[in-house]
Amino acid sequence: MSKIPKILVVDDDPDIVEILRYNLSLGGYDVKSAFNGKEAIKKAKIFLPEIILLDVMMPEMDGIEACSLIREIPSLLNTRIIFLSARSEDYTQLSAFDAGADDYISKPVKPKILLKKIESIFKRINKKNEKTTVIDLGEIKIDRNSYLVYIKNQEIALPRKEFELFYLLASKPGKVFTRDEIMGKVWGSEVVVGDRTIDVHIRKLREKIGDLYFKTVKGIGYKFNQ
Amino acid sequence: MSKIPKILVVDDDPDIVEILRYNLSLGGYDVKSAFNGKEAIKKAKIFLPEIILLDVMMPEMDGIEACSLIREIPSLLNTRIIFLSARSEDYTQLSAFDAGADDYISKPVKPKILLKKIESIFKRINKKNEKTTVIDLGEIKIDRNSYLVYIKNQEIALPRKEFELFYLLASKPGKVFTRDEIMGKVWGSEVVVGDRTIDVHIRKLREKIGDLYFKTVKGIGYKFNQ
DNA sequence: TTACAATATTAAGTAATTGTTAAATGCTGC
DNA sequence: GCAGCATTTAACAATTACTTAATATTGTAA
Repeated sequence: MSKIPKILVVDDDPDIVEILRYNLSLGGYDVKSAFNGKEAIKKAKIFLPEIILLDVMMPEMDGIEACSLIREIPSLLNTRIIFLSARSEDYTQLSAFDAGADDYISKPVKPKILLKKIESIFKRINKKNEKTTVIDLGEIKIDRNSYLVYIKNQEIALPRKEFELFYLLASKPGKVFTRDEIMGKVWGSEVVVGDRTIDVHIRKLREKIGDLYFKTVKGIGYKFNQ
Repeated sequence: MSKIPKILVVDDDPDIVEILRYNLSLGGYDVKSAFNGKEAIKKAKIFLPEIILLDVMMPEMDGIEACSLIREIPSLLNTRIIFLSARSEDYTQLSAFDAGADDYISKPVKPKILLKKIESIFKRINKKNEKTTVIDLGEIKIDRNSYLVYIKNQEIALPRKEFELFYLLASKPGKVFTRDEIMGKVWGSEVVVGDRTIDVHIRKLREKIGDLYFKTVKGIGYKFNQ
């Protein structure tokens, strides 16, 4: 869920590839590159990137054609394709969208704008997995919209980590969440924090929400009980 | 709500601009004109027209691109864009709608048809807008038409960005808007500004509107509370 | 029951985010 | 081109969140 996002950069101009690769790497992405449409398709199948940056004008197989072909590959169904074009004034855009492009950036590409666009696309991708914004357990309500928790109609504001932890546990009352699960879902797999961190957050929740709601299952993890 | 409806006409051909201007003026509209995309954007920002008639084929910046850029401008969120094209048979329509066009008229434009179309669009606008242009929260009213805010019947004028930010937050009281959301909706996805910009605007709002209305949710964003 | 590993509890340290200014920059209308 | 306002930046302060470390306590298997 929170592995390093992968991006495939495709352009016949090595300089542009290098610039893009450099900036995206700085942004923390896993970047690979290709120099023409054919190579792009080959690499994309193996690399399975979340995003492909595709130059429109390329020798041999141009971006439009490559895009159409990529769109046919089932394993790349969720891959977003962003076109790069030197000329924003031409009509490439229309055939680009016809071919299945998701977005469009005109050259020269400004690093900041590029990173912002990429970032917002990843946010959109990740957001799709979250749909429930309110957990309603009668006496207790947890509202992601307002980041507020209500206990017997009393409003309580929680800091981020506490909120996420509470939200996770309360999403399945009675289920025991292992420490690993909690770590992965609340902190993410890249973050490394000490063992006692979870305990401390549980303690805060017990303080603020109520002691008896949170049950320790020694050797395993924690669960939330109504 | 019964001011004179404003229309911006954009075409590189002065004759066409003149014909359109003449007919629309007869129809009782407040008409201004521009001769290319850049000029159009500049004038649109100031004039704040309800409708923009935009030629697809223009030198320098074409209609499609201009349309995309206009769509990023928050103050023109409710502006309808109608494309004019000499060739109804080509694929321009597709990219036009992708770029955010609302309607499409093919040249040569017949005055009667044009006026009818415009009229029907204004009817649609008036139905929708009467609800969305003014946020009324009792003590606080926010009027997008005049860019004015009323706090306990006291009138306060806000600069654009502050207004847009306030309008956004107040559109859903209690909802936390993330910094990203705010960035995207108030500044647009192509603009890159520093981290502290939002804070500074929030500060101004707290100063002018009242401290307690704006709540920080650390690590997430801001929300407006009545 | 005891031993010991897992968890609880603090307080204090560290990191991250936001607040506040003032100054710089950008824009617009004259 | 300049005056005046709007917007952004930058530097630093303040605040809050988060983590750790040290120590105490608890549950459980032998």
